[in-house]
Amino acid sequence: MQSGEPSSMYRTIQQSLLARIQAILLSKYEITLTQLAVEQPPSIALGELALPVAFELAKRLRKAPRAIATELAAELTAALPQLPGIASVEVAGAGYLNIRLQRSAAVRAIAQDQHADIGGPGFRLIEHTSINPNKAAHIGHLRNAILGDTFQRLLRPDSFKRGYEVGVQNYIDNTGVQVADVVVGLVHLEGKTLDTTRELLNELLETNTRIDFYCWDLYARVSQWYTASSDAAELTRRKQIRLDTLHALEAGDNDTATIADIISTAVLHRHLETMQRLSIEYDFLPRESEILSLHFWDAARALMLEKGVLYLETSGKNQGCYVMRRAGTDGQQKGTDAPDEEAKVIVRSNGTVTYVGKDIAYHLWKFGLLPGKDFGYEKFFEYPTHSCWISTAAPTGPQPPTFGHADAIYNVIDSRQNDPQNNVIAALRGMGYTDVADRYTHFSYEMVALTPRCALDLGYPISEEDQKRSYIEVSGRKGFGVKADDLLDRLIAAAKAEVDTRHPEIPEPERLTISTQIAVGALRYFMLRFTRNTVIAFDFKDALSFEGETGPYVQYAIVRAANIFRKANTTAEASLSAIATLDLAPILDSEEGTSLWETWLLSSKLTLTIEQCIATAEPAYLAKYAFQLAQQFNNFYHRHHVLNETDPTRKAILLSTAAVAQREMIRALGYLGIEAPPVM
RNA sequence: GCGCCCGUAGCUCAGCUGGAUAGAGCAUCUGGCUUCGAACCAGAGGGUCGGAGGUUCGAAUCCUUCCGGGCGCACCA
Repeated sequence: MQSGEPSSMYRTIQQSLLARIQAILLSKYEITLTQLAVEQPPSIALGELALPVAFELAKRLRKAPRAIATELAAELTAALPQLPGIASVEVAGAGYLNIRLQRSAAVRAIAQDQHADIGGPGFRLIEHTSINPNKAAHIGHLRNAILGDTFQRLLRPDSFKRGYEVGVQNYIDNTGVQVADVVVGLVHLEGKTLDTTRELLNELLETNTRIDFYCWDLYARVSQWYTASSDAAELTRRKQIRLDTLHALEAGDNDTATIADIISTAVLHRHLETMQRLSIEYDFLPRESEILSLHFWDAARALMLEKGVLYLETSGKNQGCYVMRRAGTDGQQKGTDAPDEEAKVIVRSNGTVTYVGKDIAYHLWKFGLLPGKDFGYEKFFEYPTHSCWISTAAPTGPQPPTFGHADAIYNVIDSRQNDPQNNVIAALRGMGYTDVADRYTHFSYEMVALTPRCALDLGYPISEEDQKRSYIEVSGRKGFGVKADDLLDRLIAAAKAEVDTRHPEIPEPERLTISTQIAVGALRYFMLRFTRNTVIAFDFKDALSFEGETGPYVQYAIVRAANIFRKANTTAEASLSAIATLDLAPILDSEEGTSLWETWLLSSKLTLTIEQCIATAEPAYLAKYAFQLAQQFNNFYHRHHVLNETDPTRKAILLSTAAVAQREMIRALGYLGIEAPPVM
């Protein structure tokens, strides 16, 4: 491990072991197994690796598993000199082969931070957040953004791993019905013109009122207004206003569109600020207005027609539309002329494009497959370390960034959009871009809903029927939900109350910083602890908790470790290098050493966990890992009093154990987007 | 009707490509701060893994079916 690729000791050992077993199987039984399962024994006392291979062979060899395991164990034991890192092999249970590692050698390697690398070639484009810029971000949007941002951190190059080249974009639908609705509210409910809308923005700015909060209420009012009349003619008139407004936005170059633009841009600014509170940043904001004005669809349509994916329907219910075969259907039956009634309409009979059509064009651009089309780019928002760009219709100046050349994409979009997403993928596949379709990941997740109790606490009227449900879907249209900024404010206030009583000696600004770190830690962890396809039934009691399986639990463990180094007048780094020349075996191989070794072993599994998260697009595994490591550390903390230890070798080992756990907890939290406060 | 997802302890959730006595957190009860800070730790109680078949040496995990719940199936975005 001194030369060449840095590699994980765990994985290296595993590979040489499996190769050896394959050789034994071949020479002894003339058997080749394509896959060898490797597990972990239920307790570390039984070893670090468990092989159920004897069970697999039992039937083929017509022998008891335990007998086979015994033979294999004998062969492996004889080969031990050629198996570096492995201390012993033994048979356990009904026929498991349990492997013990050489603890001191492994600990030394881990202390030196030898670990597997993660990364590879290719540009990966992640899209997340994508909130309609017509209202405040709510907890559902938070789940999306936190999932996407965490995944982006797992992929991106950093000091720990080579990583992948990554771009993060946030798609802005600034010309859709939702934005049109708030424009209707401003113009038809509030009587605003372009000029008085500008005045309103200034007024909100001066009174420190969040524009997205203002729109939240207005949007709910408009949505009601559309249906709140007993006069049928009036309702029709209101629907027509809505349609006309939408068309004005799509056409552009008119006062209505300008109102929409300044409002949606102001709300977008607010969204970026809200997300920045949670350490979430973007590289690029592609907007639908540019997809329209730069005519991405025209190029996409030509391509789709050429590839035969898009065709004019000449009969049936979709007559006069350009349609596409829907994902998961066979299309029209062979030998019949019957039209495919299941087909997805891409171009309406009036010549306008549907949402899926625009999305296909957009995704062809993402993969660099839309000939002659690209956005213009200009800087929109500045982060401490980089700029966030936004799309423009005008050509870009010198040195424009390029985003539309992805080798793989991840779309963080909730599971309700499964069908549309599959249609886009089907279009790509139908056009012959099968390799591209395979690298299109719909990073699907379930929604965040409210528990009935939470909804009642917030003062929403809840029907008897809804109160019996386990959760109630949030609705921007009804103004029903928990705003992201409100939740964060409440979390910070709760954390601040704790920090204030625990650390009155710390200056106020610093206390606020720490409280914010704790609040963000609690919130991000809360959104990440559930696996993606679990509906989160949101409740303030759970979300505001700082105890148990939470972000602050992990942060607290890190603070405890830091206190040890401070009082011992040393550092984590020094503690880790201090054990290099010590004889660790007597302590590590003892019974007492087992619990220490367990901490080291778990600490060494960060890369394994990250790889698993990337492969399955599931950040929840890392959240679980961080918690388990913190639990392990807290257990260690109580069993071993580091500062009181009088034996110097033993003390050095204890210090380094705290150090390795702290190192990996900080890293794990970092990937979750959670900072480690100095004290708390 | 079709498609996707879910059903595991009182509650909220894990359980990786099938594997050793099914695990956490919260809640409840019992202990533990003159010791590196108790936002912590130790212990206890609590589960026919929705039901029924099947595959397998072995199933919470794979297959079939049924029951119960959620979300999608527009010339809306």
